[in-house]
Amino acid sequence: MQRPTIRDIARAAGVSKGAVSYALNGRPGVSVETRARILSIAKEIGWVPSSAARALSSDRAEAVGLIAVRDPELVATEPYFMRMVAGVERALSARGIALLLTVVSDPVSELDLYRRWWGGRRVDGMLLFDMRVDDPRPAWLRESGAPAVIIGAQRAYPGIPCTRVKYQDSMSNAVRHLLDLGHRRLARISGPNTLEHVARRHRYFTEVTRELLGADQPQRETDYTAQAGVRATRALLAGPNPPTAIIYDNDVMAVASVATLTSEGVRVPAELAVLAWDDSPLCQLVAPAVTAFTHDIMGEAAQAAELLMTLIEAGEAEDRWLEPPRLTVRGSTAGVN
Amino acid sequence: MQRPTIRDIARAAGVSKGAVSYALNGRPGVSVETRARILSIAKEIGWVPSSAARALSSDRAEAVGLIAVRDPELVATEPYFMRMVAGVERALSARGIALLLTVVSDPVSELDLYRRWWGGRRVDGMLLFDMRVDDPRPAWLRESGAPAVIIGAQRAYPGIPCTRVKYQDSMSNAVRHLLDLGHRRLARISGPNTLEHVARRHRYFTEVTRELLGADQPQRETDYTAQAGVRATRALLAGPNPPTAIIYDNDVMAVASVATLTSEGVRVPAELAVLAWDDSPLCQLVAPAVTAFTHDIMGEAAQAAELLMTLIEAGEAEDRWLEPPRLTVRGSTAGVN
DNA sequence: GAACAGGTCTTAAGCGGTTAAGCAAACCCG
DNA sequence: CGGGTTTGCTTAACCGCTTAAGACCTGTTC
Repeated sequence: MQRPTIRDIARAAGVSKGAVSYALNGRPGVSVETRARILSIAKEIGWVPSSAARALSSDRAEAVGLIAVRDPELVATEPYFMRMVAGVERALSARGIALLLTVVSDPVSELDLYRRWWGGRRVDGMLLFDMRVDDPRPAWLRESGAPAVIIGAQRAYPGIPCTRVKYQDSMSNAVRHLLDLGHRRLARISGPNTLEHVARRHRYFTEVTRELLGADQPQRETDYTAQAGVRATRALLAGPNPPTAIIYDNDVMAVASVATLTSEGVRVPAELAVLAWDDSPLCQLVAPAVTAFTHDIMGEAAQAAELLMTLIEAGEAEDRWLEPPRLTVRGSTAGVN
Repeated sequence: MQRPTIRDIARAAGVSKGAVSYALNGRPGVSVETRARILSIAKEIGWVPSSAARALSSDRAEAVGLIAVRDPELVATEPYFMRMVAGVERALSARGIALLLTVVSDPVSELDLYRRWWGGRRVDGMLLFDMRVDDPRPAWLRESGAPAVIIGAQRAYPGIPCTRVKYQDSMSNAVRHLLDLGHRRLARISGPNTLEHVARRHRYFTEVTRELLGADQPQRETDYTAQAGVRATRALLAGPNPPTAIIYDNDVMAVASVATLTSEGVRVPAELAVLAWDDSPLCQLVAPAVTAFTHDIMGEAAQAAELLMTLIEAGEAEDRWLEPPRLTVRGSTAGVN
């Protein structure tokens, strides 16, 4: 039989559709024997609930959405995104919730997609990440009433639960680590400052270096790609007062720079120390391996997904604080003797 | 108004639900003026079709499924998968089709998930990749009647359209390239031989090297991870008659090996030439950059997605042949003089 | 023995669309 | 001008499931 329905089960068991529904959903209203009979018939004929019908009658899509606004090529290279997805998956699949995932190139189609997904009842809620400065999404979410959770938020968003991280101490640790190694001219190569977390790190870097070094250290903005990272590195090294240590905003730029520079004869870390914000296996792919901020991306994403499910079910959820990233020291910032 | 329905539109326009449906779907049966009025009202109140209701009444989910059976950590590092997803996305989003994506760890839950997605009418069809030797999926697909397309198939699967690639010539080119450079002791480090394409490459490598070198060259099987690749490399180099050139089955293992070996003083390509099967930005992250087989993964995945949509709409589709991967020569196999 | 309570099942409406069938008015034509 | 066709709409059933309300039976209670 092709795609059996509860109607088929009802007929086979000699009961009504309603009774079948009660039995299959573990609700009271049917006797133990009838329930057992219905369940065994359902299993036998390979019945699977129609998600469309369920969604329609119970107004639950049993799915959540995740949209990435990034260049597909970057998404492919940067391990961060896929690990996040894997973490989300882990939490969702445990409860049989599906994930709608899309990579779009611009924020306009992003919001449009959220609108279609939510309006079309395709999802019960959304996971957001990479919050931007003046992000239009929180306002839309509040207006539409769509449940959403922000992954790794830098600040509170009223009405939108978040998993929150604070980068202040991490940045301070990174700078101190480099100062301890004797570096006095630092620099930072960042992602787009339109991203909230990038903007925050910019501020923290400024504050910490001012406090500890008494002078502003250069920061260069990029689009997070390997090429841009290498270009920015070259520019910094070619300028006056070249830095002896650079903090990169992601693993891709740091690794690419190490690979390029070492092949050109620049000695890392002797001539240039390198530190990356996101840790991943990439960091250990080059020699010397790159010192990086490690955090459990999968675990954090899974937490956010759980928060979202709580929000959807209970109607409310509390912000959850995450451990700040910890510095994993490797060869790229080894002691210079 | 929260999530308006066609009923709201009908009321506002003073017509029946049916008329609204005809108007919104561009079907005949309503006058030009009425249609315009309905459309403008729909736009004004921000109506979005309920995918659940559509799915239920028209038996179309407007979504397709893609399942990866891989260790999440590997999925995160290997660019291949994300590029494939991005390509699929590109084709699907152009037609407003959603993608259900999941990463599972074992083949059993994979098949189970296909069953739930298809039985639950969550998807209109599925995209398969990484076909295994004795894969249970084709049989299930034929039995269930679920439309599916295989991405990058090595052989024909009766009843299941594929995008097909032939690796024979590519393998031959790779080996000839290495022979031209003077190498006489080759080796191959592969992914799991349970994968159909890995098994094929194994055979081709055997055939080609037998023909051109007159002797079997060693092949080591791994799980595709960086660590396993490095381990296999070490084992080969430590053995008797160590190879002077190694063909790796993916970019991750090749890049990791180059990085590790060069940091240990092994000169690439002078002492060991390295060639990777999948090309990606990773290959250019290390020095020397890794020679690799380039193919347009995104484009091919997009083609497969289009094939699937044709299959779903027309009920049939023809296999499509892909360009075989082309060798992009880089530093890791530069001329040894 | 009538009133009541519980347990078990049926009935039927409803979720938001699609679509076949029906129908009234306007149009066409010899 | 009466018949048939076309146009433009309505009606109502249906997709597969959920669920409130009701029906029926058995057993308990006073």
